Amino acid sequence: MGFLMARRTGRRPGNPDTRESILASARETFAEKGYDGASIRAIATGAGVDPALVHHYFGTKDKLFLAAMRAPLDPAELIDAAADGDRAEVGTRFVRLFLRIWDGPGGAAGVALLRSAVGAEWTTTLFREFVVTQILRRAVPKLGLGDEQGPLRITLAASQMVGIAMARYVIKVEPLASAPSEVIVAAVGPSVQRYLVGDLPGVFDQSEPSRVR
Amino acid sequence: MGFLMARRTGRRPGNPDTRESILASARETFAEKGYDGASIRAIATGAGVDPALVHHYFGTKDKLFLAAMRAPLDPAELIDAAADGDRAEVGTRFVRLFLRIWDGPGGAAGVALLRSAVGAEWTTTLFREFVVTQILRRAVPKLGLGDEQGPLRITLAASQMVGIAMARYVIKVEPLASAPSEVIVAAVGPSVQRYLVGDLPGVFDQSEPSRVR
DNA sequence: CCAGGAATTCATCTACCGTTGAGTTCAACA
DNA sequence: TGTTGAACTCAACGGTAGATGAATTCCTGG
Repeated sequence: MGFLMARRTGRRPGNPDTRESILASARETFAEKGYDGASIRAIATGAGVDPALVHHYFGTKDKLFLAAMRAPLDPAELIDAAADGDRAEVGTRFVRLFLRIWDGPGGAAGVALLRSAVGAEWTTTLFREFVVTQILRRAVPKLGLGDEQGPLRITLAASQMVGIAMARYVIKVEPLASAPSEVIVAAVGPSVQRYLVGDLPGVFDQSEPSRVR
Repeated sequence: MGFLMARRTGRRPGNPDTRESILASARETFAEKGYDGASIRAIATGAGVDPALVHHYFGTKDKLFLAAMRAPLDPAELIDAAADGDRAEVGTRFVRLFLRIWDGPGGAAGVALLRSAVGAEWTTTLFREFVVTQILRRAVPKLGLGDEQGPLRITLAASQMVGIAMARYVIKVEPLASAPSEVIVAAVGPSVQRYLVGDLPGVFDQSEPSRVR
């Protein structure tokens, strides 16, 4: 029991890729099968390792799911990128960036999160917390919206994006699933624009912060 | 072996409510836990019967799920009711009827379907078929849309409604979850209106069927 | 060279799942 | 009243899930 406890001995991790390949297999399998349908055994097989190794690295299936969802879901840059620039095109810009991410390799993680978020109850509350803390609290001040109108505006826009994600990437209903992304940008952009900074007559009595149109 | 085979003998069903209480418990449990998370044992307990009785009535879990989803999901009347009337307000009218159904007791079945639709794969394809056959093929002629624009317009509107259902009834994110329905109608109605019969510049080069605006 | 500890695997435990089939109760007919 | 057949229960089977802990390999620091 040397008291130089700060120094660790023993084998340094020879294959740090193994942990990452487990995470990759987990993301893929969660996206395909959902949380319940994705078994640890299948994830381990997909990564070419023993199921017990998954537990060795991540403990429980819940923690594995959280670890798999952590990295690829940082909407901060998306919000920042969409918020910077002309306020009159923030909706279109946001939809374009959103589709670029989901059409890319990161989309699998999004599908996994969406699939699993509605499966069990604890993942649903997790997803709700994620939306509130990571999106609402970040986007409201970033877009200069008041605390009165802001949350409803953001959630309205978010509901439209969730709907697009569901229809295009999860349910895969045609012609939405294989439409060019710019078609969707042109169609949905104005709606998001109106939700975020446009007039919502009948929702708010005309107040100050938006005479964009 | 009398050849008057049309006549049945024996005990007439004494408790036809049992079957319905199983269906009710199934809808509730499916809505809470999703398809995988809802066990037949839990459904039976919720209905106060033996698990084997569920199989006696419905055969397999799949058939029970289909039976539980069948009745409350007939969008025909919703589509008909929304399509009849002034074309300039079809979007608002549709959103209003949609929310009326989901805010009512039938909403639990909708949540169950949505939760389960993304869980397993066969339920996803089932949901896709449901959307295509029950909504697309019905709504496109009913709204007088062409085969070129119609499907995309309908799926765009459907994506917005799915997003609202997810945000308001599944994820339950505030302030959308507890907002008065008329607020959502006022906010979302114009978007659906534009998707269905409005101009979509950049999506279709202006053709004939919509100078509603 | 040697000892320690991380990386990895094997066999196994416990629990719950959907499903089955035999058995029991009991109202309605002949 | 005796028979029928539906409503309903009990006990169990086979399968698979997540999780555990001991055993094995093998790099690495001393």
